[in-house]
Amino acid sequence: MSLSVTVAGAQQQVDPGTRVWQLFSEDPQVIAASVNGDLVDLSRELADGDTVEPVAIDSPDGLNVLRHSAAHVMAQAVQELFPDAKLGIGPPITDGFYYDFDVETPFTPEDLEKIESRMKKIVKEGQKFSRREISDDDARTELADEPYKLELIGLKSTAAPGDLQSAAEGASVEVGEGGLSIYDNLKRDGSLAWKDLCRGPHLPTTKRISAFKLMRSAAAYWRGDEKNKQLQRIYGTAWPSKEDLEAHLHRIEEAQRRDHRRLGTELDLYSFPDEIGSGLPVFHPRGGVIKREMEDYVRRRHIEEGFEYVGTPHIAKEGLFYTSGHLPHYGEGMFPALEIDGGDYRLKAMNCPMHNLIFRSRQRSYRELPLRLFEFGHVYRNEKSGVIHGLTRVRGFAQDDSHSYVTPEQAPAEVAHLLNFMLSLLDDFGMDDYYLELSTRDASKDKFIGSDEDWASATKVLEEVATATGLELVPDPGGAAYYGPKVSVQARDAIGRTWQMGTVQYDFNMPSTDRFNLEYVAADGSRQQPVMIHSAKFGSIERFMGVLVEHYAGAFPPWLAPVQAVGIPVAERHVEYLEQLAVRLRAEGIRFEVDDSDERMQKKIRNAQTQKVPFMVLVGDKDVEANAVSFRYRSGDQENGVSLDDAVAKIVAAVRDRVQV
RNA sequence: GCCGCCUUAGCUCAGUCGGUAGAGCAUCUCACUCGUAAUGAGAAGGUCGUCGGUUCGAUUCCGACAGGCGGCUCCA
Repeated sequence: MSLSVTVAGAQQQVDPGTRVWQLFSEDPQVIAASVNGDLVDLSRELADGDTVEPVAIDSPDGLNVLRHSAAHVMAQAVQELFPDAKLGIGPPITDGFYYDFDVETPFTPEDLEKIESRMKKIVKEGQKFSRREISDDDARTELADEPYKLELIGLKSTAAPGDLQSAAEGASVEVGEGGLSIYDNLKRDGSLAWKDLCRGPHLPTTKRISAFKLMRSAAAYWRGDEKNKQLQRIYGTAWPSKEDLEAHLHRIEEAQRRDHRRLGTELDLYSFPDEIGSGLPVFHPRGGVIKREMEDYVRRRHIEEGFEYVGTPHIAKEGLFYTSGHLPHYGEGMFPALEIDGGDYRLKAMNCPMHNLIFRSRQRSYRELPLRLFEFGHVYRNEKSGVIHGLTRVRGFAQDDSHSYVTPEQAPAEVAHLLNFMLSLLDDFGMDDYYLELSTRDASKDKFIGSDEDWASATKVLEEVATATGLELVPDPGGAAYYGPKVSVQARDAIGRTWQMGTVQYDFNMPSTDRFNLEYVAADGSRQQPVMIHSAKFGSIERFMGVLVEHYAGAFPPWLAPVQAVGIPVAERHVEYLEQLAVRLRAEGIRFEVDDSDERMQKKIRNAQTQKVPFMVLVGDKDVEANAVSFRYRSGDQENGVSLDDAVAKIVAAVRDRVQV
């Protein structure tokens, strides 16, 4: 009697009692398998009719298994060195893993070194990961000393299917929706080294964790809730080979070179003076050029797209923000009141209340709709001190903010218009590494205002339009603004963190009678309430610039580059010739500088290179003689003997066409 | 805001087991005038983040605060 199984698509007969590893014993890359769609250990016994696919260590699933196994080894090392440490959760994450521990004193960098050494020892021992199923009650007995594991077991028995993921980020790797299982780490002699509640699967042995490194420790709230105790989290990275690990560490170093905070100093773009305050950047002349180019371009495009440019102040009487709902619902994000003439004023955190007052300044007709107001609105938000980050998270910033007032019927088309407009702007700036996120209400929380029906219909409009773009759309439950759902663009920075950029938000609340009571006169003479759609295309100028700097690693396309071309004379006698070229280029609006400093030509090239100037225009005797110039590009490529007319035309065209060079 | 780490010249960093500090680059001066990533010489530049405490003496040890970095929570 044999079993019939399908292995990697092919039918196969095996003896009863055959285990998965026997199918793949030829291939050392296989460290787990998918059986009937479930990830399992290689030690799993096959059943008749199983469909088995191998999982290689360098596949996405395989990497997760490797990293999760590394997390186990780390936890074992920690508990061996710190016997009082209680286990939290330890899932795989992008590029690595973490494990949370409840310990009396936080880990020091020296502790991490010790833990890493102990891990190496465990790896070397070749401990076996051994799975066993266990009842809830037995698990409670075995894990009586692990309060956090007990809590997860309790959650699992009460949680509805699917809730576990949201109950605690990463908790699903510990307890699944089926029965519980424990993984024992067994030494060569079969004795128990360590054990953990876990769904698995795991590597066959710890030996396979050949390339890992502990990166840092940090505190993290238990189950991601600020009200809970903070546990100590240790982050690590793990890879199939030493080469992969090296490559990863190298990538991190490369990314750090692109950090916009570092480039901001190196390229003299902006700074964050302590004297002004945390999260309040100043733009230097070169950063100012980029900011102005961004603003000019976006302002022009908004006007082309039917927006009207308006202006509003930075502060307002507090009452305005009670009307809008910001103080009751967003009060923590606003700066404290300023007392003026006995009344309280606030720095605005949003522009919409003021745009609403422009809308309401006179009676509006349906013929005016969609009415689109736009400005660079400077807002101030009292961000918690620990979250400030370069230009990407600041306390004062400009939004390229618009509010479209439309009839409910016009809303879907307007949302589509805004979203497509936003995507076209991203394209103009060369941004391509992003996805969309749909932030919706969490009905169980009271921070959201408005009726269920309104939320449902608004969410539906956004979802349909976002889906139609064909871009990846990630759900973000509970992430909506208090007044309505939003679609946002999420872009990645140099080190992989995502930042919310542009947004489109559907708002049926602010126009309502108990808020701003906005209305327009409809065709039949009746008064109707408009829907307003909030949208910021960049999101904030500051954040967008930060991400842009990292995207280009400071090597901007010519139209954005602070200095578009630099003239480098071979000797001092060539300066005059370059000054003449400067007159022509500046007449064309080109930002051209002649380097007439006392340095040698080689040094000037180096300087222009480190400043990432797109065009280096070199002139020596040969060029003067030929009425020409020589180009050098950031790539190191050169183009010699280009006539003056061609040189001017080339630079002007690159700027005009917004191409990268 | 929470946890840990950090703060020395404009930038990047040495250093002082408690006796008030140094390098490279940048800046300034002089010489050099040179063909595709650093010419040479010299000068100047720091109450060692701020305020307290311990001490004969603190940049060094302790505390508070400010700022930064990495996470967590929160957000454009």
